[in-house]
Amino acid sequence: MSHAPSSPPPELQLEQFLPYRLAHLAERISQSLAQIYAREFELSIAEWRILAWLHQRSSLTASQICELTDMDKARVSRAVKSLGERELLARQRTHRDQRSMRLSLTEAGQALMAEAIPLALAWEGELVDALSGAEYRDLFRLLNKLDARLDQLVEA
Amino acid sequence: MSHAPSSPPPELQLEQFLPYRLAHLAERISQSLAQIYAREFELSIAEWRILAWLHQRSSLTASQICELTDMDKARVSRAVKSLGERELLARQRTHRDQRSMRLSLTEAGQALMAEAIPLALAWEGELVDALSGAEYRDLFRLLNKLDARLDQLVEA
DNA sequence: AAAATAACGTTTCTTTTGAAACGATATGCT
DNA sequence: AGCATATCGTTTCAAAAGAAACGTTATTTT
Repeated sequence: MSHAPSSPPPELQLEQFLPYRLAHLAERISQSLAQIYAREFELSIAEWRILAWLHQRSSLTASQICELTDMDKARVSRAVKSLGERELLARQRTHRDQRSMRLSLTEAGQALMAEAIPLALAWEGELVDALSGAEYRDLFRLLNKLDARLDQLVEA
Repeated sequence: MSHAPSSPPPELQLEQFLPYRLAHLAERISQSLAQIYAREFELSIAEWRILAWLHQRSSLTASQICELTDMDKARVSRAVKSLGERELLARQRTHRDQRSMRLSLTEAGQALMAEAIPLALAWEGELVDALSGAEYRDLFRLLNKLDARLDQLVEA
């Protein structure tokens, strides 16, 4: 705990501090979209993410969803339970491993996503209207780079 | 609720769905950084944000912090209380308005931030090492555009 | 000036979250 | 085979978060 004040106090501007800016923007976007999911379909963000991944991959276990979404297993378990009760997804014990559950969308789940996805994409469209096509691609490229860098930092 | 299935089912790929990508990346970054704050300084994210804004603006009320950070007033109130108990910030009733509190860093709060900020900036530096200077500026430009667009959408 | 309304920040109450304990199944070791 | 260890998903328990009610002070209306 050296308190040598020799070096000048460093400057921090939150507006230009990337972690803060990203967190803030992502939070605003999530909130806006969450409202739509909640109002139109009575889905939480966790539920929406699970349905979206199942729509894309057609069959996943709970632990795979945990990895894909970075949500912890309790949260996933609860969301899956709720979706199961609404019969939007089906669970079936795996043959090879009786511990895990194979999750997949039911007809109703498919139908709901067929309605929900266009809304989500339309909303995203309105948002990214702010960007040109090139900017949009750039943005993803930059996000990918940061993601990759984060992988490095975490494993290091 | 037209269920005319004339148009083909729209495609959604979460990896290329901006709200999801942003939320996911921001969450990973927040978590990494939160660990540092917690381990080194026993600060929550809410507490860190408040200290950082006070470092920058030197004096703010709780409701101003709510606006700046998009945190609700209960969360801010609790974080402020905790920081006050640790004597990292001081509260003083405003003269013009006896309801609000003028918050500012104490000496100890300044000292803590003098230690914390370099760590935060160093961590950010490691992260954005993934980007060139131009890419870094581009990223902020794009984030700014999205923020502005979001303002439009919200007020509309 | 009095009464009604609104704003600031705290507290209470309810819901959501994450960590750890758990039952059940699988795997690895001797 | 038998025992230890690890993994899957659920549940329990404790901490964190948000919504609404509150006390207090300002502002607006009549």
